[in-house]
Amino acid sequence: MPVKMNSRRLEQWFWPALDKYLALHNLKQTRQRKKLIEQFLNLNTHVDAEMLHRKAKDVGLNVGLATVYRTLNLLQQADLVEQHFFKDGRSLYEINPPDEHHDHLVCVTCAKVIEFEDQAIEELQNKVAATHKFKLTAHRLDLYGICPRCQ
Amino acid sequence: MPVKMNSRRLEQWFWPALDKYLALHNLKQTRQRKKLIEQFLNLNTHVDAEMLHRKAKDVGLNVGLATVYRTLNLLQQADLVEQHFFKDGRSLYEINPPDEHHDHLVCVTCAKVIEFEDQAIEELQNKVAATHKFKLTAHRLDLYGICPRCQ
DNA sequence: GGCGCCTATGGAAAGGGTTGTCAAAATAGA
DNA sequence: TCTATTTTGACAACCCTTTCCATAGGCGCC
Repeated sequence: MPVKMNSRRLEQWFWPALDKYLALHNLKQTRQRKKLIEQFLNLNTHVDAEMLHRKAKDVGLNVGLATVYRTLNLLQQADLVEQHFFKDGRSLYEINPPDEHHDHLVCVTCAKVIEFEDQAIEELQNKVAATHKFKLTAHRLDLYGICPRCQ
Repeated sequence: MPVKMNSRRLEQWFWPALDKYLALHNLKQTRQRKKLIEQFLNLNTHVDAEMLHRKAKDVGLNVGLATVYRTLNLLQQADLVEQHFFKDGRSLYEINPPDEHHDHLVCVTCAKVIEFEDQAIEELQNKVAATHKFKLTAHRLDLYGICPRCQ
C-alpha cells in the first residue's frame, strides 16, 4: 500500500517546489494559478481539465478552460503532476510527489481504483530497460481485474 | 523478447476467427475490410488509422478514412486487435493473437516501440492482485524512456 | 440469376478534447 | 509609479475520431 502524504506534508512540499519552478523560468504568481492549484491539492486525486474547471467555478473563480489546461501543462512540465492517458481520449492529471510512485489496480466492473507499489517489480523494470539500453524516464503499470466485492 | 507467430500461423488463426465473428454478428465480407486487414497483417506491428489508410492507398485500394476506423473498431470488438493509448492522443492498434501477451518499452523521443515480456514481472503482478483479492483479467505495463539512438 | 433486405461505404460534417491567437489585464522589478 | 513581460479570457483553430446520409454492395431466398 502506498502511503499518501497527508495534506500538510503535501502542501509543504508542493508550494516551495512550485515557487522554485516559477522563479527559475521567469513565470509569475497569479491568482488563477494559485486558486486552481489549491483546488487540485484539495481533491488530490485524478482529475481532468473539465473537473478542475468546474471545481474552480464552484469556489467562485471565473477562470477560462484554456487557463486550466495551461496550468495543468505547466505543472506537468514542472514534474509536479503526472499525466495519464486512458481509454477515452481525455487525460487525467495526478499530483506527483517525489518518491511516491504507485501503480493502479482497477476493477473492471465498478471502476474502483486501488493504488499500490511494489519495489520488486520496479527493479525488474529497470532491468528490462537496461537490457535494451533505454534510459528509463517513467512507466505505467495498470492491473485490471475484478475486486472482491464485485466477484 | 516475445516470440511472434510467423506469418502463416498468424493468418491461420486470424481469418477463421474473423469469419466466425462476422457470421455471429450478421456482418458482411467486403472487399475493403479484407484488403485493409491484409495490409494490417502484413505490417503486423503497431499501426494507427492514418498509417493503415496510407498503406491501403499504396496498394491501390481507394478506401475512406472512416472505413479504416470502422474496421479497426470492429477488430477490436472482436478482440482480434488491441488498442493502445500511448502519450500523444492517438491510438495505436496491434494484432492480438491469443496467449501472446507482451509489454511495451516506448522511446519518448522518437516514439519507437519495443516489445518485451518478463515472466518474473508477471508473477509479481499476480501476487499483488492476490494480496488485494482481485481476480486479474488483464494488465498493461508501459515503460517510457530514451532509446540508445536518441540518447 | 434476379429480387429485396440490410449492412457497408465514401465523403463531408460534426464532435470532443486540447492548443493557438490576440487584445486587454495583471505581475514583478526598477 | 512606471515599464517590460507574462497571463488571461474568449473564441477560433486543430487534430483525431465518430456520425450522417445517400449510394453501393453482400447475401439469403425464390
